[in-house]
Amino acid sequence: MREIADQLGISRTTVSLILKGNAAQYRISPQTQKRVLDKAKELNFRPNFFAKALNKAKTGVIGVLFPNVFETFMSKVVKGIEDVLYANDYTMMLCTSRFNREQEIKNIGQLNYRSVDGMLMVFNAPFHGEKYSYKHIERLSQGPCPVVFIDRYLPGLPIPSVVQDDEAGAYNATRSLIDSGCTNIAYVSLHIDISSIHDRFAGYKRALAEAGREISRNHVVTLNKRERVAHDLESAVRSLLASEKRPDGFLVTTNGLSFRLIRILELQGRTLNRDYKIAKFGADPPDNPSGMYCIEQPHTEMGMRAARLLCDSIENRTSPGAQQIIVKTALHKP
Amino acid sequence: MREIADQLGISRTTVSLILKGNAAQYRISPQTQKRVLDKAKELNFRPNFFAKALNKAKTGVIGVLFPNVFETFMSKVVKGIEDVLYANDYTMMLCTSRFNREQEIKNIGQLNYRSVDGMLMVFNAPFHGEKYSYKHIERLSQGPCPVVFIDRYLPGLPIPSVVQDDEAGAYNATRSLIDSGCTNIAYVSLHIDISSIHDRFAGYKRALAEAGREISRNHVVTLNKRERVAHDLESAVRSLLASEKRPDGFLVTTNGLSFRLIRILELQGRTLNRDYKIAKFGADPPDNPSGMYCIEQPHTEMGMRAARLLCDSIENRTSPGAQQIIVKTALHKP
DNA sequence: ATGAAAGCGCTAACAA
DNA sequence: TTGTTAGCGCTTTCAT
Repeated sequence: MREIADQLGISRTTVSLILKGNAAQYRISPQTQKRVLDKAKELNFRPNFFAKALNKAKTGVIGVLFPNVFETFMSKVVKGIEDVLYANDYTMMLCTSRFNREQEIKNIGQLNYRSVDGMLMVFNAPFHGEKYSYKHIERLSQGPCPVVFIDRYLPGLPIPSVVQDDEAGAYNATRSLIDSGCTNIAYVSLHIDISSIHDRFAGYKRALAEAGREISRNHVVTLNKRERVAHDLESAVRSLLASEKRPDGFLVTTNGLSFRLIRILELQGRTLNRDYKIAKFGADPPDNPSGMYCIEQPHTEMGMRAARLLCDSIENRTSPGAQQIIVKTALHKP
Repeated sequence: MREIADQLGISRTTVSLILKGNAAQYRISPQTQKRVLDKAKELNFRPNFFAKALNKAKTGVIGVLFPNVFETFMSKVVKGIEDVLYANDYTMMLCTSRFNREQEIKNIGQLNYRSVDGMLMVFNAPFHGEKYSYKHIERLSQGPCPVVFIDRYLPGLPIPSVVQDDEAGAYNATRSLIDSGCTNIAYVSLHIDISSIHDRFAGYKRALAEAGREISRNHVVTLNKRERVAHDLESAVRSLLASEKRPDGFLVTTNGLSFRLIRILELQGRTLNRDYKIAKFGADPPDNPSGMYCIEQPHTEMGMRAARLLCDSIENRTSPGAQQIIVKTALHKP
């Protein structure tokens, strides 16, 4: 910038003004403007991000923090977020906590250090029975930087969130299994202590109750340790199959789990659609085996809504409080 | 920082020195150090990233640019990258180009604007027959910021890369199909003009040639348009099945494609393992149906190697030129 | 319509 | 051992 000014024999202020598009406001002569603009192009001028960020409070960066990015869920949400963020001239800084609380804390620290203008996050949640502290998450509500939660929320914390209607989704799916003739419907889930999972279980129970079915403890499979999921699922399936009321329907709360389940049942000689039906959260229709009910969550829309909410709260400086947006799921029948 | 200095009645320099850990070097009195450190904690001092970046050339941020993050491939690479980067005190800035050249250009611009210390990327490649320019990629070699390519490279461009041994992987897999009794082996791939895909095809052909099999054009399925993959694959499969030499083995170059293929074959009444075998690039063993050969690429290792290469070239200021690291694939038999 | 000058928060050479 | 000073590149207020 100095170079431009010097070479043109004018002051740096003028150059700055023009380059920022404030020329009109200051009624700078069109010739000068053109000279500056041309020179800028000639010298291939790129404004310095840091100098700018040092003066202004804004960085134009939104931090996005997810447990990982390789579940279809996350990646579709990211797509929605990107769409909105890029359209609003924000840049995304994406980090993953790898389901690890310490890493999550570190990442939050980094994002703060980098003075992001806002944060979008799917925070980590503990498995049932783990002792766990949400202090680092709770602190966010006092922080200087607006945050929007996705997929889950912390009851009582004044931070807005975008979630799906888990209870209704699970309810509808379970009902469909019942309507299609399943008599013993099992519930298969990671036993995570988080709003979304609790709500899904509630939907499952409501559907059974409404149909006059009893809810058998033996049909509820809740997996407790991430590392042992594969193994635990296998033994759970064995006892499900050995039980008197062998399930002919499964409500599965996550996509990955449903594939594992099919695989294991296959090894036990039971074939999807012939011997049992599955309804699962998460859908990727073109690649799914036939015979699955999918509770499709509008992932991309969730990302978009969350990003919009965040952008609004940054720009209007409105504090959305604990506002919650609930997006609808859709049931895909096989 | 000023506050600390003022409240303690000492100069800002001293504070800066101490806070940066250069105290010893300047033999600052331990008491002063302690006073400063305590005060810093008391005031909850956080250094300003931008002020720092403005002075020094380094930002501590590495830009990572991928076509997307939802293929298992990408996400595992990301994991490897994160491991190394975090260990070396770098932060990762992850962007996705969504298989879109314009977006890729924008992202590169953003990363440059943000003065990242280095970049890791899986760049976009065109489908066969598309007209495409790599100018924006080629320009990177003159840029100020070191770059390492992953999974693919541009021949002749002096930029280091980390790739897998695609030719050998495809060769071994095809051989295994042959050895296990397949007589007609089809090749199924996205028809992308990129080193890795070319090499896989070469491996397929070498295995067939070596076994004295002829390579029939009818057995080569190359899909040309991303949007039409599902549709095109279906019609291709139909004609494969209608042909005289109905394939009983498939070499598939990508993970996603292999699932689509199985699905389509299933709908045509052909069952994996009973009627045909598949060997595919990409492995996620626990979720795979049985009866697949998987060419497992050491994704995570690739990410790590690439990140290390980059860190080295940043810190040692050695220019690795066009150095290429080739990591070995492993064949998983069903 | 343009310029001078102060300052964003921190670093680093030099002086004391 | 500590302080002075001059920037890093840009924005912004106030003069002119």
